[in-house]
Amino acid sequence: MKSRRPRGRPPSSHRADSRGRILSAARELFAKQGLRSTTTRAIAAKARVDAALVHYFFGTKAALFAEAVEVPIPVEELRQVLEHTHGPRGPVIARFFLEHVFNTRNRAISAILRAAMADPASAPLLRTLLETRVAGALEGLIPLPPARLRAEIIGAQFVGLFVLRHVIGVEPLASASIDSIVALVGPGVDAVLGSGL
Amino acid sequence: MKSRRPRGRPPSSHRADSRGRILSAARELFAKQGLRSTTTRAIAAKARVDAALVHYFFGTKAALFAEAVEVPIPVEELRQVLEHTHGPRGPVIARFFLEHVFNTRNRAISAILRAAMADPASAPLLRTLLETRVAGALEGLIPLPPARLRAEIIGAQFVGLFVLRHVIGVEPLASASIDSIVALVGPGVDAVLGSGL
DNA sequence: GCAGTATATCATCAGGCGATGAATTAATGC
DNA sequence: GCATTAATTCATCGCCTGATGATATACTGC
Repeated sequence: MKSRRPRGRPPSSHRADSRGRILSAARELFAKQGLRSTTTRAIAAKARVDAALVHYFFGTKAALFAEAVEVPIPVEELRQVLEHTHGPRGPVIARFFLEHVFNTRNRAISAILRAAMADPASAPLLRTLLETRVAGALEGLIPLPPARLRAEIIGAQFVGLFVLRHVIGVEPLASASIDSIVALVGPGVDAVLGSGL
Repeated sequence: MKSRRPRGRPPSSHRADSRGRILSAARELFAKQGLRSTTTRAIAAKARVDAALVHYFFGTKAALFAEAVEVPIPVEELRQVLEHTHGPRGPVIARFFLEHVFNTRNRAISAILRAAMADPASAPLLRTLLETRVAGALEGLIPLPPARLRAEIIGAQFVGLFVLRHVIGVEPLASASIDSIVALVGPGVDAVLGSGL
């Protein structure tokens, strides 16, 4: 059952892209189980690759993790959408974060979150992400002081929603549609924003 | 430097309470690092006890964890306080959860949260806690449907605040006073509650 | 066509892990 | 006072972990 491949470099007709497959497998496992609980051997197995190859390409497990978690946050889109928004901005902000940042498919967020929880050493990664990208993007939209605190409280709302929905799977929240969540949390966001509208 | 203690059972004049010290050390380390990253040897070292004693008292690491995390949520207090409340309930609810449930000293919450994030097997523990205790307590206070969903969104807000404040340490949120957070998040809670007041 | 480099498997190492069993000493019951 | 039980240290086991070095094969440049 072990269908071993021959020893040396395989002929290029195979087009293995082992590096990419390792990275992809690492993203998925880091997102599911966090940094500590994910072994390099498990990553290699999922990528159908020899365990030594992981270290050959990435050196250490920590370096692989660092490369696996890249969080793209399209803050420019949010700014543009909000320019054309009349009326309450809470629902628009909520929909943006639920759809584009804290969604199920965002494995990097999940991986960073899990790693930061289990391993204090990787907490700064998430802290920086939240402070500079998430709260930074929101802060500019808030006229009423304390803007930064308001931004972080709203960010906390989305982090909490992500944890309950995609990490823990609290029902019925996990199965609820984005529309229904936006409808309920939108006014809450507006209230924390504090502005008249 | 290793000041070894003699081999057998120590005279009772010492009153060591090793079992209690192990449990206390386990709570602290589980809360700081989660289940997987905390070793039984580290627990034993913190409790200044031989490593084998951990298994002597608790059998397995999992059993020790189960006994270490007991989350008391005084939901009755909340109900009583709210009976004497006139005006917006959001700030009252916010203060209650920030002070009595999701506070720094609540090591059990931290431990369960960290474990649930890093180890999918222990997620049900947190899910049950949130579904039955937190959301259950809030649901009864919400007249407007969907009550359960509103309750869980509010619960997510507090979980998120706990994560950002006490796990990741996002500033200035982590250093902010409970009063200032209550003032900002209270109206948001009211908005998600949905009632007129 | 040969030297050098890139990609791959395999064997293995040292360290840490949870857990167990034996030995030892103190307290307790009868 | 003797047998049993409780509490403790010590030595160790088997397993898994991240990581390394040796080896083998294929591509690339000159």
